Amino acid sequence: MELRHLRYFCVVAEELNLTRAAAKLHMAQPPLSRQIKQLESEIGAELFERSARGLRLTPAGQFFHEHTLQILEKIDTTVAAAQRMARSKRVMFGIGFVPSVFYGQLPLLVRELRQKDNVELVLAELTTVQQVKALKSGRIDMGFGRMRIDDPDVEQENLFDEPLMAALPEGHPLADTTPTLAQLAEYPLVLFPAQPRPSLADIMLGLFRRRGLKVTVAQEANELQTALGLVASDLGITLVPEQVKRVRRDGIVYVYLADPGLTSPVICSRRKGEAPSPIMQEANAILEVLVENRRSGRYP
Amino acid sequence: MELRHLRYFCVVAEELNLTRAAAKLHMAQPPLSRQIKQLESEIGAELFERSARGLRLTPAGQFFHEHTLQILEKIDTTVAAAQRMARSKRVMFGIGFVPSVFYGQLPLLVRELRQKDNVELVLAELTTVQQVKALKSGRIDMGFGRMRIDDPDVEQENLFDEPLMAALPEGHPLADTTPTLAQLAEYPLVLFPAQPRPSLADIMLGLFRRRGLKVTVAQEANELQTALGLVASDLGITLVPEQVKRVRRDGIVYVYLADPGLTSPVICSRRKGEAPSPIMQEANAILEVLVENRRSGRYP
DNA sequence: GCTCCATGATACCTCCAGGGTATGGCTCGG
DNA sequence: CCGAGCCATACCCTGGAGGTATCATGGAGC
Repeated sequence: MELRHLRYFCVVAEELNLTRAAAKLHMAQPPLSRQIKQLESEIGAELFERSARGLRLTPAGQFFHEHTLQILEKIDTTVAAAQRMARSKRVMFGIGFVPSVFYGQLPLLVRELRQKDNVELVLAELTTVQQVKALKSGRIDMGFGRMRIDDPDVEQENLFDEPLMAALPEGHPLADTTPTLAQLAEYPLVLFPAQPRPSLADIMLGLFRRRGLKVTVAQEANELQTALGLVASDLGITLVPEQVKRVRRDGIVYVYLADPGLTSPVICSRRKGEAPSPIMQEANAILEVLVENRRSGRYP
Repeated sequence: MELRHLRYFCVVAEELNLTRAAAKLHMAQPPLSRQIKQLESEIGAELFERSARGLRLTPAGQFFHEHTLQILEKIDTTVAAAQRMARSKRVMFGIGFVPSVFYGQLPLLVRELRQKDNVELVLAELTTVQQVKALKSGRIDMGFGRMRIDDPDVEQENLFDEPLMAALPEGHPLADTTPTLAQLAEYPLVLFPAQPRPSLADIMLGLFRRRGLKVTVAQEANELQTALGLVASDLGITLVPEQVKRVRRDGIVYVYLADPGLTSPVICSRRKGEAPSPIMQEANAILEVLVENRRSGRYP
């Protein structure tokens, strides 16, 4: 498959007429017809329903059209941004993050950095393990995760420890209490993220295990939203970092835990032994303020 | 430019060595070299710095690499999803929305619909005007906006009226009050979205004008986040729909207005005279519950 | 029910561009 | 100073993208 196919497909999907589409593309109708067929056979799905009176998009074709537009759009903006960067000596700054830190201060850091007009920000959702690799390859310059990983080329800084909270379905017996882990262990658990491991899920399991508590895992989920959905549906309870409580969802209540020291750290990773670039220095300065605010409780 | 270029570029950017990259791509080195040069000349930017000892990514190249990965990834997932749809007779349901409704119940609707396994959801941020066009072309099936637009093929339903609030910088004289529009008119205004018009900005201006109040527009912004940033920086104040107060930002306070009837509607658009598909029926049912919840105040 | 026309599909040809081979030129390490 | 690696250039070859001519089909109009 080539971009040609996508470009042709978009025009045909708009015109729903091969002859007209071909004219618009400044080419003859037969080769266009062939390219479309080729696209369909490569994808392995019918995108159009043919009739003697023109074409109609199948549901798959409709879907493909929508996303093809987005893809072509993204290519255009990417090329344009790369050109800008080459001309203006702007520089890229890549940030990797695990989803669970994106409910806290990270958006503030991103927002601040975006304001700088000499930096092109790139965000990538990556697991902590992937972050290490991405740091080394230069794909990102800073990573935010929740796990410590030993690597000689990467240094990790513990920004702060965030309390864990329990997410319970509304009306749960423990909903208005400050339960202990032991109390929570009585109820089935929704574990997340189940994929890819190791992850916060293992930290959660470790907390129970270290206290000699046996838990029953009712359900696994890959995304926070799914996990919360399962909790709201009363399939189980789960533990989440405090920042997640910003995600208000009908049918969910968050409660603090009685056990002291039940925390999940937020860890910033950088390449070791590298002189900080100007942008890195700016990022560090912003980060310092955010962490300070957080410690002094200015952000809930 | 063709996908081939992007695929090659990605491998080269990872290997940083044309010979090895060529081997990985099962091709000879010279044609690869040529394709990369061709890509660079088409983009009009150097992506690599050549040396006798291999290649290095320029900042633009780094940026391009990151986004190229995303593009290729998106193409893969799009193709896979289209295949799934063709096999399983899933159906597409497209939703268009203006940014300001995305802070309210819309995410709940999206979340519910995503759970259905016979529907492939497509979201598109579109202005109300674009939504009408997208509805007609079948790109989306339902649109959420804040403006009434007369079109014979589209029917609009007023879901509810949402109070407007003022967003003020922290410490503003009116911060702890319930001000009137007349009081607010004394201060410079941050207008948004400035592009594309017509938009909420015109509704805001209309509210002042209809009361015979003259406002000074200190600054225009295109995005909510920018607007709030400007407000936080004390460049002016602005009006926002109530749902926006979910966006907590340091340095911003939201206050209700004293004037009654200062509201911004949330309007749902659909194609007129079309028998609702099963998915549309499900969406309508969910919507009804959400609107009911909203009216009875169960969602803040 | 027949014809006509619009539209997509098929057959076959042409030619350009993508890929191959051979080789040159540069830089760094020993 | 020489050899090893690496990328660039020159030149050739072939597959496939695009063109032309034509066929097949089914709905509109009489």
